[in-house]
Amino acid sequence: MANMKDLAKATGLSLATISRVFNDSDKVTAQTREIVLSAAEKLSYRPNKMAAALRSGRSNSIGVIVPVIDREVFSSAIKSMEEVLSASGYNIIICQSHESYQREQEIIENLVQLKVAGVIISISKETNTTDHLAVLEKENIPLVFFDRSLELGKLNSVVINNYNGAYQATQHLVDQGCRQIIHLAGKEKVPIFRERRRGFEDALRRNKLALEDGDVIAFDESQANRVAQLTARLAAEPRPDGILAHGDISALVALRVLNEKGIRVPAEVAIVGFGDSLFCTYLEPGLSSVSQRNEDVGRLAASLLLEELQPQEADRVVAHQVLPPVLKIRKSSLRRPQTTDE
Amino acid sequence: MANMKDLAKATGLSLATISRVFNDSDKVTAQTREIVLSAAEKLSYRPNKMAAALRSGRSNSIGVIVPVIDREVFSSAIKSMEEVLSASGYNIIICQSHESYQREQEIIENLVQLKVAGVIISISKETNTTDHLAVLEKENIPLVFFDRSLELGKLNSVVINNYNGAYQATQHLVDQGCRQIIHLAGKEKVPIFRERRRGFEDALRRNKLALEDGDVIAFDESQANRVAQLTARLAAEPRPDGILAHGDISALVALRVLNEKGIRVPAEVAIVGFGDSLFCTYLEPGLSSVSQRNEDVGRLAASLLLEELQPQEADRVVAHQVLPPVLKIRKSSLRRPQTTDE
DNA sequence: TTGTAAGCGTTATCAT
DNA sequence: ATGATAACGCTTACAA
Repeated sequence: MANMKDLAKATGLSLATISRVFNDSDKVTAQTREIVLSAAEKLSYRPNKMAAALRSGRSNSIGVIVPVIDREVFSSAIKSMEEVLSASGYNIIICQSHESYQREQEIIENLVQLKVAGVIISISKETNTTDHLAVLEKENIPLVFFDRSLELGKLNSVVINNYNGAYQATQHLVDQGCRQIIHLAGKEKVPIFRERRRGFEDALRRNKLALEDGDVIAFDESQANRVAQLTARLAAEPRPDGILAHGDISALVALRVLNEKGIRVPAEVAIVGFGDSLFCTYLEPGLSSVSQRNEDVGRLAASLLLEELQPQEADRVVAHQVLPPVLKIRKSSLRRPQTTDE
Repeated sequence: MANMKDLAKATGLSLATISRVFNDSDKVTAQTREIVLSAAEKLSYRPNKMAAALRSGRSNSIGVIVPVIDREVFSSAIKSMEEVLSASGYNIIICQSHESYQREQEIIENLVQLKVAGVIISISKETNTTDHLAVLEKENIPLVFFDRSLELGKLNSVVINNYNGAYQATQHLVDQGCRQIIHLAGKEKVPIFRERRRGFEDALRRNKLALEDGDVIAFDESQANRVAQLTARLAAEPRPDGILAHGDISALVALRVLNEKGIRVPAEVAIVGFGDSLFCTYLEPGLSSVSQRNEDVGRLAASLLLEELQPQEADRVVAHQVLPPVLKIRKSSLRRPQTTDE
């Protein structure tokens, strides 16, 4: 395949001029430009970006690390990242950590060797240190966290306010007349699930509502156990009239249980999920849910990285973006006329 | 950052030897190996894969092109591709065509310039020619289609048998006692949706069941229109007792309509979706669905590409894999005791 | 505006 | 088993 040398030979011009045509195209006569371009056409020349990257020291690849790609929160965020980054000439390399710290470490090592221009990461559930990320700083590769982050000041990140999301949803249930609200919690180990639980509990407290043992149903790896716990709590007094689930699937499971028991939604029990999954709107009743704004988060994370990639004129301030989630109200939690809605 | 030259200087060995340690490690003494490795450790040396790729002419990147990443069919397939390919030392570059032929063309041009080792693609709905793919062949970059393919013999591809999937599902409905089955069709323009419709119609024919006008509800961009059509058909004689949807979301919409009309599922109307989305299992009743085996497809496509990447000993035969889908039977279509299940 | 030439960090071909 | 050296295709001072 033709290269710049071939073009130089074919046009009688020098290598440098050829290069300039494809880069600083202003420093070249319109005429010679034409000559070079037509020769390029004829020889079906294509620039070799690998060579360019090696020589110039900057590649146009950006590494994106997620636990796994086939979850809506990640694939939606990646979708908008790809849109933003490809518009700026970058391409993204996708890697899955499978929730393993060690794998995450290997991936980062690999991305460094590939000389990526930057990295965007949602850390694994196992990850609670930045040791494996140090190499990025040493190599001057900018880094942005999204979705899940670490509680450290000097990191760029884009996350949603999980506390606030759960708080909003709980307040909404209270506003709808619920007085006995229970929470289907997520894994205690995962910070964002702890935040959601805190938001739930604080909202109850602020509304002077009681929170008894058993009102927070702890996460249990066994689905059967969770269903049993929920079933038991639904039968106990005081009867729950509202449910905040830590995720939409969790809410779906609850809906199934309610359906089986013949408990009407939202009349007897109102329910709100978390994540605003695609299917929420297609259910009957439609499932109210807290939107994590996945696409917004992805777009913002990508934009933040693009800024870091700019030749730094001044010393940049670390951005710690915390987006407020948006509660999407649907039938599953709607008992009274409501003005707010999507 | 340290490079091989630095290691050479530090150890007193030659560049060539250093390189050998990291590649043909057998042609080197265990002793010198040790020396080099410890020096590498001390200087925190990391091979520059870009340079290696440039020199050797082969990169370890593989381009994956999908219409959009945030749909389960694509994200699940990509998930397993990433697993297979990263295990063989490849990394994947994700690109979204947004269902545009032109964008697809630009992406391919870009991937060629990046010197990817291979490409895996699910073509856009607009794409009905391989013109834009010709360059890959010219550059000797192997290509594998998945999910959606073109009807050409000389292409590697992994797809599921959509005809068979719809046929199976329809037969299942018949076996469950349904005699008036209707089909919620997908866009006429999309080949896989036409196939599903064909499978549906053939199954009815083979079972000597009538197919009247209005039994296939055509796809309509407007959701409201589709709901109206379905509602009308549900009210008309002869009353439908079975529904095959072209997709799970479509089935979910139908479930909602049935629910609103107070029509019991599966007692009065049995229903089967297509895609086996994550949420199918959490619904009440659980939604029966034809699994597209996304992960299998992804895994196979990746394996096929890996084979193409092998130094071709003999002339390879083009593989045109067509996987039979798997019907996942759940409550939504179960009226009789059944032996088969997951 | 154009040309000359060095060099990015490897791999690969010769020798030794 | 190890070393010297050219080459991959491009960018970029510097010179003209």
